This record gives sequence, C-alpha cells and structure tokens, in this order.
Amino acid sequence: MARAKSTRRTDLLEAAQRAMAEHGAGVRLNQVAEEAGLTSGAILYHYPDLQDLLIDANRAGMERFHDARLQALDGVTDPAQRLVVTITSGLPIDEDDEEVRLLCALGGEAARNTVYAVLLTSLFDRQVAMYQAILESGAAQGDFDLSGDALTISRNLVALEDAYGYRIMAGHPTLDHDACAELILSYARLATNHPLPTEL
Amino acid sequence: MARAKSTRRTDLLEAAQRAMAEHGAGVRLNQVAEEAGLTSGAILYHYPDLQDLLIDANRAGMERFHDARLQALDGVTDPAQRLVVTITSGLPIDEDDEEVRLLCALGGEAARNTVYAVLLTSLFDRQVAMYQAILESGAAQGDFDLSGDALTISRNLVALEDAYGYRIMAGHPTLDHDACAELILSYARLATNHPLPTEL
DNA sequence: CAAGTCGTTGAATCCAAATTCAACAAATTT
DNA sequence: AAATTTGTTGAATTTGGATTCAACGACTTG
Repeated sequence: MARAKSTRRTDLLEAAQRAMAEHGAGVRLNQVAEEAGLTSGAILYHYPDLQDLLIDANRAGMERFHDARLQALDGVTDPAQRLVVTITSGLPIDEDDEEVRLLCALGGEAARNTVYAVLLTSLFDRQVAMYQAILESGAAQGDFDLSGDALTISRNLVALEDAYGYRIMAGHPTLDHDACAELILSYARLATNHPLPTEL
Repeated sequence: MARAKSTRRTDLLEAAQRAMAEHGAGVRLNQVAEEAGLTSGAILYHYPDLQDLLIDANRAGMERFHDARLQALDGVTDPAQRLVVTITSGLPIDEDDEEVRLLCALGGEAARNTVYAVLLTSLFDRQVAMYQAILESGAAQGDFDLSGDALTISRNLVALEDAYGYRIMAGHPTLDHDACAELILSYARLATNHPLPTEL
C-alpha cells in the first residue's frame, strides 16, 4: 500500500484528465499510468475499464470548470459586472489551458460518443442557466433592457464562448482571450442595451 | 491495376473522410482501407504516411464544405436573403451529417495538432470573410444598419454556427437545425437591424 | 505478532494493428 | 505481343498496447 486513500481516486482522475488533455480521446492506458506515476496494472486495479475512468475524469473536469466560474462570481453583485466576469471566465487564458483542452477533446468526441455527448450537453445547459439567471436579475433590477428572451441570449452567449474557446486553443493569430472577450461583449452589449464596462 | 486513375485519389480522400468521421482523429489504417474497399497495403502504396492522407482528406473536406456554401448562395442577390441562406447552410441538417462530423473531430484535435489547427483557423477566417462581404454589401445598399464593424459581427456569426454545429451533432434535445438557425438569426437581426425573413 | 487485505509491480502472454514484401494482374508503352 | 509500369493482394514479420497474474511490500485487524 502506498498512498493515503482519500486522494487516490482524485489522483487517478487528475492523471486521466492530464493524459486526455495531452493525447486526446484516444488516450492509452499506459499514458494515463505514466501521468499517475503508476503502471498500467495499478490503473486497471481501480478501473478495470479505461472508458469508465475517462468518463469519470471528464465529469470531474466539467464540474471543476463550472465550479470555478461560479467561484469567480463570488462577491460580485452588480448584474453588469457579473455578466462581464462570467464572459471572461468562460474563455481559456491561452492555448495552454489544460481544462479547456480537455473540453475541446471531449467536444470532438461527442459527435460519435453518446456518453460524452450527454455530459457536454448538460454542461452547456447549465452554463445557459447561469447566464439566464444573470440576465433576468439584471432585467428585473432595470439594469438590462433585453433585446429578446433571456434564454435565447444566454444560449448565444454560451455558444460564443464555446466557439471562441476552440479558436483560442487552435492558436488563432489574432483571436486571443481579450479579443474574444471583446467580441462576446459586443453581443452582450447589444442584447442587454447596457455599456458593460470592462473596468470597474 | 484496377481503377481509372482520375478517381483513385478522390476515392482515397473520400474513404479517409468517411473513416475519420466515423472513428475520429485516431482512425486506423485498416479502417480507412475498409472504407476504400482495399487492403492496408494499397493505401500505403499511395500514402506511405497515414497522417498525410488524413490531412489531405480534411483539406478536401473543408474545401467541399466551403464550396457548398458558396454554391448555396448562387443566384441569390438580396443581401438579407444571402445572409439567411448562409446561416442555414452552415449548420448540419441533423446529427448524421458526415461533413460536420468530420469538422467536429478535427476541431477537437486542433487543440493538440498544429496542422489541423492551421487548417481550421483558415476555414474560420474564410467563413468570416464570406459573411463580411455579405454584411458590407448589404450595408452599402442601405439594407443593413450594422450595429458595429462588419468584422466583429461576422466573427460572431461564424462562432455561433460553429458552436451550434457541435450542439446539433451532440444531439441536444431541443437545439436542432431550425432552432439553432433561429438563434443565430436573432443575433443577425440585432446586428443588422433588418427583420431577415426566413421565408422569401 | 500473526493473519489477512490492499495496492502495486514486473514478467508473461495475448492481440490487434502497422509494416514489409514477393508475387501477380491489369494497363501502358514500345 | 513483349516488355514495362502501376496497383494490389496476402502472407510474414514486427511493433506496441492490453491483459493477466504470481509475488511482494505495506498497512490493518484480530
């Protein structure tokens, strides 16, 4: 026996996340093992089927991503500020962002793998709900004058951040984090009829 | 010797496209061979390195996708109509769309593969240019009253269709082709200040 | 502390895919 | 129609990853 057991599962999930972020959905058992600093047999002992481990790892990764965004909102009460924070927290900082790299790999796989499709669809919908709450509270407070229903706008906002996430990860020469945030904000301003200042 | 040579290269590219659409970026040589109705040796005779074949196949697939969109515009002169046609032609009809499935696989891979990243970035930019031309001609004719610069709007339009392509391919329960087109149109209407009727 | 359980390794085996290539058949050239 | 080139197969070989498992060290429990 080697490790405190409470971290063992977490270790495996994180190793699998790193391995899949680096090698894609077709990641090998040995690559996961190497990330974990173990042999393939040890991985198999905990997860007889690699697919199960990868699914759990992706679930955990999506959870972490979503939680981090909620976290970023902590203490921010002004709806306009909340909207700006949410937009920037949804984009990768640069093309080395491991968390988003994992999501990209997942997105490519989802077109052929039902489980991944369900996971990603649910993440999408949760992010939509997050925006929707912000938009509706802003509208209720009279800060936002929405151009249409909040669901439509929220879906478009999530779609934009998804797509620009891919562009950033693909290293688009001009579309970096800030440029993409500005693009999404330009839509958000139109849709909310609010200037949405980037600086407080 | 077996086939007329003019179609041989095309056969291989199409087989590789189908194989990669079905099996993802980690597609096996044998899977390509099976799609082509050949043995792996025959594939290797033409493409000693499978990667080269896959790159060519993806280039060809992107070309075809882009050409089909230009084709769809053929004969449509009204800028508003051109915009509507372009928006709907950028979305997969349903989750079985092989062309978009290939693009999704590519997108997931692009975060880890420079060659694919370059290809996809270039496709993105070309699609942006396509929208930009439509928006600017519509603005010049006085049909559109653009909310901002055409480049910004065009990038957002392409980003939206990309992201909704993934959603449709992942089988989102409510976001089908028409729903997504309507979402994108809602942004396009805002951005152009034009009602953009779906029906002529 | 003896017995048992847990987690891990490393070697052995298995399996699937890649690679190589001699042989051959179909087309082309001379 | 003979010779050559082109495209393909199928068998043999190699490679690499998955799987299995006996053995073992490290904890835990009785």
